[in-house]
Amino acid sequence: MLWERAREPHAHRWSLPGGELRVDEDVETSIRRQLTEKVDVRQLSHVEQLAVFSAPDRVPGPRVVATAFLGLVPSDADPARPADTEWHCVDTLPPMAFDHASIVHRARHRLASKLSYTNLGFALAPPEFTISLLRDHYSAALGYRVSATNLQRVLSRRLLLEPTGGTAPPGPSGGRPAALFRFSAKGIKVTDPFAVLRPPGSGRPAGGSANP
Amino acid sequence: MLWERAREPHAHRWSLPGGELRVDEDVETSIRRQLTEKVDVRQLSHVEQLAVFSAPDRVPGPRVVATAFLGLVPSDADPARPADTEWHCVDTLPPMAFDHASIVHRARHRLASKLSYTNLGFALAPPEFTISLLRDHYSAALGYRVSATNLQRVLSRRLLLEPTGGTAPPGPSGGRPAALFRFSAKGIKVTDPFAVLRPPGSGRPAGGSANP
DNA sequence: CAGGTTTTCGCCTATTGGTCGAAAACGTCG
DNA sequence: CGACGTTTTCGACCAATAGGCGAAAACCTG
Repeated sequence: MLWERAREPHAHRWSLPGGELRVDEDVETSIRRQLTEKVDVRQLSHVEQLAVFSAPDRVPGPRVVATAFLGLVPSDADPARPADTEWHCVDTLPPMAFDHASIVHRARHRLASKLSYTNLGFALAPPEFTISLLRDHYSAALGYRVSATNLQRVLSRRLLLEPTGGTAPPGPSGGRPAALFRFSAKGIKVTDPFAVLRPPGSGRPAGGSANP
Repeated sequence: MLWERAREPHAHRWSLPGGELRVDEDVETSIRRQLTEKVDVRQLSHVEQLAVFSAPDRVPGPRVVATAFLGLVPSDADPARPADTEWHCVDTLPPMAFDHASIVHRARHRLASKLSYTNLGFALAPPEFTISLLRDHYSAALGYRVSATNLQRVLSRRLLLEPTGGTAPPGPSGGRPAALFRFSAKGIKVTDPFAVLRPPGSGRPAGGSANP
């Protein structure tokens, strides 16, 4: 979600929503306040620090240090946004102010990296969703097609994806109605990558017996 | 590596090396300068932003925002450190100043998370090393025993670990001399987690034919 | 009800990671 | 100098995961 600047510098270019940190708030409180006040985004399903951008010449005039965040909202959320804000596709960004384009690309990279190793995918979907919707989200974020078959298997093994029982109405051109799912509460919340080199004993019970 | 504070507040407690950001440098330049000037650490094998710590009461007096970094040095590096600095084990920290203990724990968590999914392990070892040394590093960072057999297989498949041909002298109690390895240049530098949901075509050529 | 569309499920294969045991290559001690 | 303990290395086996079809299921339109 971008915000069209009215004033110089970089008037009419698009920027990320943000603002100054107050002395009595930490950075996360601040970014939530900025989003609420300026672009009316309230139901953030995920918020994490992205990086600090601090090049001395990143903005004209006195140096400004920015702490960038990656924030996700469910895809069905449609906040009542002010006139000068708009949703944009990450692949087709308009002319951006300052170093904001590189911030966006960094955020996209981070999202893609984490998507398949964490259950960050949760944050992109509404409470109930179809596998196809989820596949579309993953495809968009990762930049390549993802097979629905695989996605369902991987997720149901890892995070305990559970069916709600209901079905979504089929599209205008027909097709089998898709089953609705929700993320199981039993699926542990994981925002850091799993370990592949597991602790001993966490593997299979083993077997292995060469014939003598 | 910790630094014993001489002055109040929190005199005689241990703190992370650091200092103030100058107006003409970015945060990474700054942290490298601080480490060089204050504790003489120069050969950082890996540096990455960890997080911003910004709670209004994290230090007494006016609020100070800190950008914390995770920095790694090879295990054979032994910088000529000043008298008031010392290496400490992450599991047995002395009384720490401010919120520095939580910063250390966050860093350790980050390191452990990334270790098995990236080739960050590179940064912990000297240019030539044995599998046992690597296993010890992994065990220390992860907090549980890691099998040398597994580690070698996983790494040689993923990152192309290559033998140098030489061997290290055995320990005081004998034992087979360990082969020396280096990290192959062909192993891509990876600091972000790999994708598990791979793009189509990157899997097996497929096969699969049910008999009719 | 035939044809098109989308979803879902089952089967197969390749690769990965864990465990174990044996062999190799040292040192030391009697 | 050979038996023994030690450490490393290698090979075999098993379990689980991930990818790739293809067929069946369930819906729409005409």
